[in-house]
Amino acid sequence: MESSPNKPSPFVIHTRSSQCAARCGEVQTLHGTFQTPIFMPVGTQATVKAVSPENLIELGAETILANTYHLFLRPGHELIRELGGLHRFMNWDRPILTDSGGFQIFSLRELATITEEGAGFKSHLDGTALFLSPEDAVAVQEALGSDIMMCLDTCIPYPADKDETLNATELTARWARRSRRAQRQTGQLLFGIVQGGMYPDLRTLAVEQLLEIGFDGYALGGLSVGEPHDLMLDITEHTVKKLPRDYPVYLMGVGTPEDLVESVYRGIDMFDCVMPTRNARNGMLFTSRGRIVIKNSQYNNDPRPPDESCACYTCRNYSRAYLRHLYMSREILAYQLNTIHNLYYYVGLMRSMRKAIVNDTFLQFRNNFYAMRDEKS
RNA sequence: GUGAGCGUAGCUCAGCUGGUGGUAGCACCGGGUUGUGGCCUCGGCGGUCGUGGGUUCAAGUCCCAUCGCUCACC
Repeated sequence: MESSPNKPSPFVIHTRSSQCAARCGEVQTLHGTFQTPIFMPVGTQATVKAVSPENLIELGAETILANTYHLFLRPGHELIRELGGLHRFMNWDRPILTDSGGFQIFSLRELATITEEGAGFKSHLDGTALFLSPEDAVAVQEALGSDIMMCLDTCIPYPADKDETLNATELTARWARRSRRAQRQTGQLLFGIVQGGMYPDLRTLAVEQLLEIGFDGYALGGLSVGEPHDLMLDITEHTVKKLPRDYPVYLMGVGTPEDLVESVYRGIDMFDCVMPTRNARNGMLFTSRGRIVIKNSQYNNDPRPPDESCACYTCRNYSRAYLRHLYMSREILAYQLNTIHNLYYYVGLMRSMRKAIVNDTFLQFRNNFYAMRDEKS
């Protein structure tokens, strides 16, 4: 595929794997660069739940997410602008990517109404009627001052018939064009979102429509919405092949450690997912040998750290027995220590993958990744 | 001491005039969780109905005794 028109790519690729579609590079933003492939912790409400910015820096996070819809509702983007922007507000001076609120149209769909103009919501907080157009979403993200803005999109549920998928995909494209037009010259990047559901030809169509507009990067939306796992990987692979090679490609909302490995293998550069943080708060820890559920009684008196080969703050200092005790006691520290560990694992997994790409040993890395798993995990 | 009320799962309790112990909540034990509501969800374990008698074809339910707890009054 040819390059996208209009704007130079913020993406510099250092190394391409000779073994697969994986590549290693960096994305330039207003708040510095980040290395890819990258995992971005989710911090919906201007905080990565349970951890501080200092924790995030120590565990190696380079970029985090925040959410347009949630911050628009509370505390309000104008307030954040007045207080110096999102970075200053939350004391984070590295890159921030803001999701547009498109996913909330999907996840809060019983409260949302989609029209050509945009999305009407009834606030999940107090029921207040509010409206978010593609132009509004850009304006809010400009007020927040995020480094990477996402276009408002419409995420398609699974299963969905082809007509419904086509309609949503084309609406997303029209919204994408309006988003690009609404953008002011702030230096913030704007990514388009490829929809198209589980139909390869519609994914291709979505890519073509976005490339006509031209964005700073391209995201794959509407995946991991209940479809079979293999289908997710197939659609990812198909879509990546249609996208220009010199722009960053972001797989939204994915996924498990296995998903990350398989998606990097297929050429994905950026990820976000609530899984490491949410599951941390629900007592599940990711380790190099698979996942453990720290609330299980078998860890009652287990003196080992969650992952004996992990160098995170949690594993360096605390036993499974203690973490189980904290979790069972509903202590706040449980959420913090579990989240630190899981994010360290995810960030470390990405670091390992970058290293493997640079050394051109990604296939060996991938084989070893699976070989280390315990049976059940 | 007198009067009243209450004893059912680890805890809090449903159980109507006797007819197989509750899909109850919490706790506990497992599973799930993919652009986040610290949530939610799906399974599972769990009871000689305080104890001893009696009435009855049949008692958690009715009667007597007894033990324990609570409240009120002395």
